[in-house]
Amino acid sequence: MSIKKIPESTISRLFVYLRELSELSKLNIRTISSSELGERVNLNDAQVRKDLGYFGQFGISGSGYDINELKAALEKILGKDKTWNVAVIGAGHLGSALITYPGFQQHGLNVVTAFDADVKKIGKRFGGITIQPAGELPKAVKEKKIAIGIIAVPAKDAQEVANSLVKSGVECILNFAPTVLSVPENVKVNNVDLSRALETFSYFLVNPALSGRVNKAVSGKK
Amino acid sequence: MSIKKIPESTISRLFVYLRELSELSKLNIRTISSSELGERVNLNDAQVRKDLGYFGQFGISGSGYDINELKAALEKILGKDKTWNVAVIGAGHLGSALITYPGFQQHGLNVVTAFDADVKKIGKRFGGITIQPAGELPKAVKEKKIAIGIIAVPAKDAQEVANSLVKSGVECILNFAPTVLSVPENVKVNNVDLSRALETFSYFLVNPALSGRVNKAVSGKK
DNA sequence: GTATATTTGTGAAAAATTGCACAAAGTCTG
DNA sequence: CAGACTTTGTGCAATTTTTCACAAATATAC
Ligand SMILES: NC(=O)c1ccc[n+]([C@@H]2O[C@H](COP(=O)([O-])OP(=O)(O)OC[C@H]3O[C@@H](n4cnc5c(N)ncnc54)[C@H](O)[C@@H]3O)[C@@H](O)[C@H]2O)c1
Ligand SMILES: NC(=O)c1ccc[n+]([C@@H]2O[C@H](COP(=O)([O-])OP(=O)(O)OC[C@H]3O[C@@H](n4cnc5c(N)ncnc54)[C@H](O)[C@@H]3O)[C@@H](O)[C@H]2O)c1
Repeated sequence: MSIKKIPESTISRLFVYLRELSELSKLNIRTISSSELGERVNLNDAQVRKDLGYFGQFGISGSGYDINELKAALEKILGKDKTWNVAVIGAGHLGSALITYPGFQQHGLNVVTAFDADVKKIGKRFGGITIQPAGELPKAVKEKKIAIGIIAVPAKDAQEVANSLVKSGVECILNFAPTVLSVPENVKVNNVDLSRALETFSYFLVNPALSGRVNKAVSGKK
Repeated sequence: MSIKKIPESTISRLFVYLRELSELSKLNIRTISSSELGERVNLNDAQVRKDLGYFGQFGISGSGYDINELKAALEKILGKDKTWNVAVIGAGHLGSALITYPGFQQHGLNVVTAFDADVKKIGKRFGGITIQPAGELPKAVKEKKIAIGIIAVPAKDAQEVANSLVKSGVECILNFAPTVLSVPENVKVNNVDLSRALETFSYFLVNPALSGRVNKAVSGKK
């Protein structure tokens, strides 16, 4: 392992490899080559090897990677041997889906509290989690050792929530609100911009670079 | 406008600029410079100018960009003057949040149908949309001119749903299932990988490159 | 055991993206 | 209206990311 800078996109792909390796492991397959793995996740074989190469040597020339070994190595690298506590702020449509999603727990991410500003929501329960008043956040972050905050409030309230999280000491924020948050540089923000992910299609539909007949725009709007 | 290839990241940023311009327009601000706009969205000023430069010249030396003019130009470029019909497949926790989200409509993306394989879900209504049986999808895509499909089913069922969408002629798929989909190359898939977005934090928490006190891992798991 | 096949790990090349820096264009001040 | 600022648009440089390509290592066939 060197001091070279590791691209964030590499980290992101390691999770994809890991997921694939878990599937393969369940199927009792023992080894896989970088090209087979790459094919399964739509990536170049060299990309797979280079990504792994940032962290060491895991393969065997001529036969590839031992799936269980590589899986274990990636779990270690990615911190899967630890668990982290997560808070959801905003228990609306999206927030409540996130609170009850069992998949996060399987990955060592435990949603342990949720907050809302609306008195009608406070006290409600979603899958074992009771919604608390937003004002309780700073105290809860400390008491429950929250490492990650998920912002699922309307855009206009998102910065305020981010400030509160930062002030309480949370350094990882997953933001679902369609707005750009300002945070100190020690804080890591991941934006999940659903509208943008969907809107992007409208550009591709209007500029059909390649491809054939697509359903046409329904109207000229406005 | 040249024949130069436009980075997909540019398209993505244009939506961010547009969102910011809409806010500014509401505040009755008239003009903005690339550096001010860049600052608001955490980007370099040259980046802003270069992104816009792919599509033409919109600014005035010495004073910047007319907000309403640039907004209108971006809306045109991004296809915001059109509307598109969207189908949601999988009306579970996430799917139902997406079906009822009013923000998509504001961007010209109308969720007009939703499907589920579970008989208990069929016939249920979410904000004006009645859940239909999954088998109806091909017919509905044609009849309702669906241009975009949103996959919100469990990972194991996602490929099958993708196949069905593709076969019915849908060329844009937003995929929420944590799996890599195989589709023909004329089909555009955007993956929203929430688990990955959240899991990424665990790597950063384990490898605190910079920064100070973070809440520690809660346990050593497993 | 030798020859042939695979497949890794990694420099080096290629491609893509971002940032610099500056001429040209436009604004503002007095 | 002259001179001082401001800000755009863009070639070019720097950086980052991806891909190629090949020596070295291991496996397989006979
Ligand atoms: N639901 C979707 O499918 C969807 C899609 C794209 C983007 N989003 C974005 O995700 C965010 C949440 O969406 P949603 O549909 O769940 O909205 P929602 O209106 O259903 O829920 C938002 C919740 O946040 C709470 N809230 C408001 N201010 C708060 C504060 N300061 N502290 C704590 N709680 C507060 C509200 O009381 C409400 O319960 C929004 O920013 C939205 O734009 C949602
Ligand atoms: N809910 C979350 O917060 C969350 C977070 C991360 C990822 N995801 C992913 O998003 C997807 C949906 O999650 P969810 O929580 O809404 O799941 P869910 O179980 O609540 O809903 C899934 C729905 O899909 C339906 N379905 C199954 N097979 C189908 C088919 N072939 N055709 C049509 N419908 C079908 C099921 O009947 C169910 O109603 C999953 O892949 C999940 O891993 C969800």
